[in-house]
Amino acid sequence: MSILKRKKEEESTEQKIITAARKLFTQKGFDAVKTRDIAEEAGINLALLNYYFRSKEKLFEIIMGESLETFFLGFSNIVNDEKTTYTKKIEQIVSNYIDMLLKSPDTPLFVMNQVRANPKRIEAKKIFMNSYFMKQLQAGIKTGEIAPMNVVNLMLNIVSLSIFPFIGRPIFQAGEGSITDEQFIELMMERKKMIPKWIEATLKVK
Amino acid sequence: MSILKRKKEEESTEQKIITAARKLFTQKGFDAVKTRDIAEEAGINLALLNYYFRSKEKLFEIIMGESLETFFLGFSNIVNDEKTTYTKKIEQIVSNYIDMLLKSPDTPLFVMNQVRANPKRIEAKKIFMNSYFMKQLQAGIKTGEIAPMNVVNLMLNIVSLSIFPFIGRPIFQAGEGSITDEQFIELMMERKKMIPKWIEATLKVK
DNA sequence: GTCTATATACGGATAGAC
DNA sequence: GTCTATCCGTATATAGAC
Repeated sequence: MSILKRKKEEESTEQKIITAARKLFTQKGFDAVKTRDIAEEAGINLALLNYYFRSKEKLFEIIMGESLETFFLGFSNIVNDEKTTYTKKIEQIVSNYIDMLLKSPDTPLFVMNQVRANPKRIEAKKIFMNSYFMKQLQAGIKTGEIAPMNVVNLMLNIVSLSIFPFIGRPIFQAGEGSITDEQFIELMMERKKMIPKWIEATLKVK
Repeated sequence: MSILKRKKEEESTEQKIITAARKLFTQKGFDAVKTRDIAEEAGINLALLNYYFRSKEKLFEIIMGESLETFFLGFSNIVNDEKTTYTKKIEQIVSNYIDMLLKSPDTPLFVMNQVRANPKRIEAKKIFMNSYFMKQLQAGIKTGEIAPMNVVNLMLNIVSLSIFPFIGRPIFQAGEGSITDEQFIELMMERKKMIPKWIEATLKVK
């Protein structure tokens, strides 16, 4: 049996624990998850969890770090690219978030909860306010191409339209006669196309 | 001393516990809150909590019920009023949510977490799909006054723009050079005026 | 109704055999 | 590296005095 084959079939114990922890922590948050649950989900023994990662907290920090990265890294790269127009950047931000969230739908609620519980240095606003994107928008307002508006509100609009549906998803999908997972994905694909157009329209509103 | 005066000065013990529980549960969620914290916050003894509300869970259910009501009740009333135009309804939904959230900013995150952890019969989608508002929108699409679009996406846009800023607030306000509470409120007041206009603009997008 | 003291269970972490 | 058994602090809940 080749080494590659083994790697695919037999995830390392360490990796199995990480995978289980990611699933449970992002779904339920730190306090609601028991280390015993993680061990069971990973198919290993509780003692092994402490053998690999000294404590529940250490393990949590690893998962949190991953999530913050997925949540902010792509954004930061897009928004500082000096070669793209602001219109293109809007498309990229929306597309980036929707693609990411279709893969990791629990990330935003997880991150929001954690940031509120433990307000660390996130500096999302700083990243945005100092970005090249920001300069392009202000230039657009100066030339009159964009109606005068608070750029923070513009940014809020872009992320709200992209992210909120994933946060509210449990509500739309609760109860009978709700949309299926396939319908939800379809809806999000339509949003990926439409949000940039909707945002464009708001740029003309006085 | 009049009865009214007494009521104002001396909140009943039961009420003190509810108030403390509301504050802590909405801020941190069920698992992160200890009954001892609630007792301390309420300025009473731990045993009293169990004397009035048999258990932590019973107490939580009361708070959760309150929150669900504030979150959905106003919405349901607005959306089924047969005397207002759809334009007016959009204004009212936005205004209603922003006013409510300025008073209870922790509600959405609390409700979203809870619904995901324990998907009960919320039927938000049903309320919307069967509403008079819905009929008005479809009529508008038929006459061409509104560009053809998925009405679920329209609804998502209205609530996303109104609610998300409150969910993401910890992120914008984390770190240095962030906006103050006053600036945040000002921003939301501007959104209250502008969101209906922005939504109007999206209704013309093909 | 309100308190102090306590029963009981649970969850995180470790000891020690294999 | 992986397991079983167990320790120990903490959290919910109750008993019983006042």
